[in-house]
Amino acid sequence: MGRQPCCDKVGLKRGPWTIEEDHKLMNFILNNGIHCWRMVPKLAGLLRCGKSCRLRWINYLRPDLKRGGFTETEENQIIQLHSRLGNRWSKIAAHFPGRTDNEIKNHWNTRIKKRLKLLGLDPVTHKPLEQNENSGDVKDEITLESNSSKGQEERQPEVKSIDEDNYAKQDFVSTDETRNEVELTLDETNDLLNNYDIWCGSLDMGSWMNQETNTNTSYSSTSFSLENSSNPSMGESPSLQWVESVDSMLSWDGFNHLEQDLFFLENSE
DNA sequence: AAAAATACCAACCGCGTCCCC
DNA sequence: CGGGGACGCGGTTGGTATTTT
Repeated sequence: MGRQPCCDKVGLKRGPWTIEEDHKLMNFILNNGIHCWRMVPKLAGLLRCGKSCRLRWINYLRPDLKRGGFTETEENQIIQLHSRLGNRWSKIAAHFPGRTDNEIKNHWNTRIKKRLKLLGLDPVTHKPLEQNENSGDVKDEITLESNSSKGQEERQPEVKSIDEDNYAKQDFVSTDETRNEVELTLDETNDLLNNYDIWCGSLDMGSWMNQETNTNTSYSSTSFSLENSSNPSMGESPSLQWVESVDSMLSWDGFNHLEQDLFFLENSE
């Protein structure tokens, strides 16, 4: 039996999102929360299917998204997690607050995979490739890769075969340096989480925030700025003009002004 | 300077799972 | 319990940006 399409696609818009659409979706969700994705586009006045709206929100508009390239530490963690979890991108993403599964998946496919291959490791099994497959100029290529890296990869990732049991014990914290960083993040997380909980509660957004990233979600203090983010599909990356309520939320340096915003939102209902 | 190749990433598609009736 | 709707996930595609020739 054939599955019904998630929505009636006749007359629905596809392709890159416009600023106006982003604006509508963002404003709607921030003010109403998400109860049913299927209804979101209708209620928000968008000619998109709910699925598309969900994706856009999760991968681009969510206020807690962390922007910018992956750090070496993050890359190493991805490699380790991938060796344990395989292509379960959402599970992997759950370990990276503010990162999306799509983002991690893209990063894996475009960069990490290549690095592993250059290191003579099979990206799927994380085990050494057959001798004849990498008997060429691996060393040279690695050097080349290092030189052409964008400054964040001064040394190659610490890639080693993962002992499942040991890995489980140490989780993804493999070095003191990493541990410190993670602990720092968790501390930040706890502080911000308190504020964010209030916000989620007031907007009835707890359902989506508490899905798979609930225990690991940190809300980076420098994470969200649509004005700084580049959207290739938009080309010129213009500044966004949000309605006041959204403006105030997007211009946070963190969630410092959250309570005022919440107060506003609550009273505007 | 132009064309070609490569890299990157947002968005789509289809399937599996969950949950409600 | 089974059917069907909605959501979430992972694979893939397509467009744009960047680099190389």
